[in-house]
Amino acid sequence: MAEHRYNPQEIEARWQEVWARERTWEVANESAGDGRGEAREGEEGPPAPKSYVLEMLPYPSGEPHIGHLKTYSVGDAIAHFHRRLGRRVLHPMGYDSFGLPAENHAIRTGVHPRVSIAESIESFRRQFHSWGISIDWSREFATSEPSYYRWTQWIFLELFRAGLAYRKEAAVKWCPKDQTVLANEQVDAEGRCERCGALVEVRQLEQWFLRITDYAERLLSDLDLIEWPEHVKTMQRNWIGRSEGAEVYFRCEELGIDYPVFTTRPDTLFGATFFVMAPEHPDVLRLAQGTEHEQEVREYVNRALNETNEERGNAEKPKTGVPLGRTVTNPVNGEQLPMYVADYVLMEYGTGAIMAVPAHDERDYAFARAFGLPIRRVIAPPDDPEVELPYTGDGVIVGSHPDFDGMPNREAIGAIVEWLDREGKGHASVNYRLRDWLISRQRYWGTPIPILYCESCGMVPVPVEQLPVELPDIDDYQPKGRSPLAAAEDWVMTTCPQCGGQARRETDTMDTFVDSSWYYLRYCDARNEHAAWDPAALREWMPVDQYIGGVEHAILHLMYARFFTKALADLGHVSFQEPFQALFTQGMVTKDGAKMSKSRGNVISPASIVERLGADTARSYILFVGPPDQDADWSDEGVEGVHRFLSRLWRLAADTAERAGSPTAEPAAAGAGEGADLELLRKAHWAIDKVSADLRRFAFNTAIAAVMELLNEGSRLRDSVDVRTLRFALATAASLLFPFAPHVSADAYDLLTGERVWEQPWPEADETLLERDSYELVCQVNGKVRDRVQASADASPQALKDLCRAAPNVRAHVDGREIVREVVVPGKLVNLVVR
RNA sequence: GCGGCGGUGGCGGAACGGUAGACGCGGGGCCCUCAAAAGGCCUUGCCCGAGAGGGCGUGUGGGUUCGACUCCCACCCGCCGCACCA
Repeated sequence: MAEHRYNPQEIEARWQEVWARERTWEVANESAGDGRGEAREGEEGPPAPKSYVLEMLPYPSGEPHIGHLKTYSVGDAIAHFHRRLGRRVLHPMGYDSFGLPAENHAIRTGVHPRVSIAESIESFRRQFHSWGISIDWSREFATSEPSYYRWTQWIFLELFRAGLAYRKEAAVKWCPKDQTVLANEQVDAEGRCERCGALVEVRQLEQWFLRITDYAERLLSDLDLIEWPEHVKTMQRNWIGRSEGAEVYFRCEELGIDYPVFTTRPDTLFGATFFVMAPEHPDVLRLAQGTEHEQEVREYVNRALNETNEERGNAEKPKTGVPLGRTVTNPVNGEQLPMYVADYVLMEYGTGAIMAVPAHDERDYAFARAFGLPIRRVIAPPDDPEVELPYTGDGVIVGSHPDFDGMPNREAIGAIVEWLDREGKGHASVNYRLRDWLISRQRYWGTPIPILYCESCGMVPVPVEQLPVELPDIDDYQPKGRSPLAAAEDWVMTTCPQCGGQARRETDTMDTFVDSSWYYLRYCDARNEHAAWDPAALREWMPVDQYIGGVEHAILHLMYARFFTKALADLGHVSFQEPFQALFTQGMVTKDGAKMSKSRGNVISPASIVERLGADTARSYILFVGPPDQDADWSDEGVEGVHRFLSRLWRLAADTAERAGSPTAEPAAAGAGEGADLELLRKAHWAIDKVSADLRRFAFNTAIAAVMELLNEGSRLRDSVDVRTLRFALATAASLLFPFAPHVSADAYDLLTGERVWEQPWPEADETLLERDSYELVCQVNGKVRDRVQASADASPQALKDLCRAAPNVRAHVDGREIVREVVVPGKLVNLVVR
């Protein structure tokens, strides 16, 4: 027998060439009329169902890392599985190519981002090919191409027209290092820039926002419609931060102004003893004006505004504040409450002003103690009226008003809100933590915002027929606190489409999250030059059936994309409410328990693994190492183990093909009805059943383990079975392994059967072979396993009891004692309960 | 503090309420070889025992059950998200 050696490099190059030449993974739109439905069985039946399998698009920076390998290994396994289940699968690829990293790289090296991005994209593309990922390359695009961002701009204008994109001055998060404004979501818990780690400052600037808050309620409630991991839904719910309560008006009589506050505890209104405003509140200085506290307030506000979020956000820090020298009226009892400014009140939540109830709020309590303010108990548990303050739990209303005293506080909330409403002093209200999305960036490498400022007409949207507003080439990307585009005078100066007069272009660009909020729509109709998409193409493919990506996008990208979809649905451009029907979030790949990073020197490059052991090994290992939704630690020994497995599979397949003579897809040897042949046949059908079930639940690790078991069994029985049975078992193993290790599987399958495995339907397990006619019956005494005996599958419960009682080691343990109960689980065990 | 997810051999991890530890790594022994690499075979939770077998074992303590890694209650530890959110 010839010496067969597994040569992944040769095998992988050969099959990749076939797939590229034949454009195997391309799917045409049915709306385009080419009708490559590829419905397999039953030509007259309904067309094959579609499946849109999508991995989050990569940011092309340098080379793909091991996390990319994991994402696309998962996605490709699903795509292949769906195809072989007979679905038409859309599995595209693109690049999220605008953004800060490319621009910062340009600043460092002087290489234009367009050039460095093109290099990175080429590297990504080459590696994705070398991994053998089944991509429809005909739909590829990069978000920095004018043919793409033209439509990003179009969507912006649609949002602008609908009032969902607007400009306002706001206290915004400013990164002093990157010299740009950031979205709230891009500032981490310590108040640092997500990208560069610099401490973020607050500045008052005119900025562009998208009105995502209009969608807070729908973004929250529609989470119930989608099959996403619970923890991702939870994160989104937390981020939206819905709370129910009331808005209540506190009037400052001296100035004649009503100040609304939001409270979740209207039941504690009678316990309010002071009133606090955020330092950013626009009225703070005005209120203090002319009072003895004016100077002190001014200083306090300045200090507070210059504090970092890190310093200010610390709940442990002692409460500080300054009196404003004014009072407001408590609407429920007419009391005058002293006003304060204090930094524990946040402008961005609620109304920027609060009623303070020190008896029942920990922060208000701390403030009241620090400033010697009265503390009035208005809620008490019935059994413990002297409960220690602050008390934030439930109880009954006390010392408030005869109408409410004695009422359980939960009930009182409704009654008090009703009363406020009647009196015109407040109303029920829902508040969200979610803020509008700040999308303007004072940077070069992004989608230009298609807006003009005309001296006479004011703010004017660029007419759609003039899109794209192309990003001009410039030499100096250095941020200077304004967009580098502002220096490109030729570009900035233009004419107003309304009056023909002079106009200046908006020089800010869009956050890259805007680009990635709709790319999944563009894939459906990627070459359309007349529209962002043909609605028929979206009807054909959307929503994405399976979305795959890192959990780090649980809030930002996934929330923005959902918002875009809903806004576009309201504008009549799409006909669905949610873009991603099912979501899978894969875990991180670590090395020695730590995140891979250049500084740690523990980076495993996918390219080096692919070069040394092959793409099939790299892909299979990353899926075999553990459940894909959990973090996995890379092990050099582990990857060798998977390589050994693929190698053994291929070698045995090659030997067997040679031994069996002409390749054929004939199911199995005619004489496979008994003995070792039957055993191996059964194992093959067991594996079909197991891998199919495991693929449906993303349990790739156990699916691969099942194929290993099948190979082990084939290997063990290789000389005891008919070669045709062995051929069938190995072809089955290759077929089942194809979604994970496509090249070696295609090759082995071809050697054994002469057929193309990807053109074969997914195998179906023969139910009759999943059942055995005899099995090992577990015999327990008092729940402990004492013996095992062979039992026939059709044995009656009584027969099983008899078998168990007769088992030698069972008899030793029963030993004359009384059997009080016999539990029979047919197919599994018998448990004798003895006394 | 609130919410989510976890805790199983030396390691990664398997286990519809029914044989705990599949599969792989690592370890030990052997075969092939002049030797090595590669490959193959056997073995491998811990303790007692020559063996048959027995005892103990899924973070801790209780509970439900003929039977619990799995379900319930209380707690401990770890990771992730949010957090002065009114």
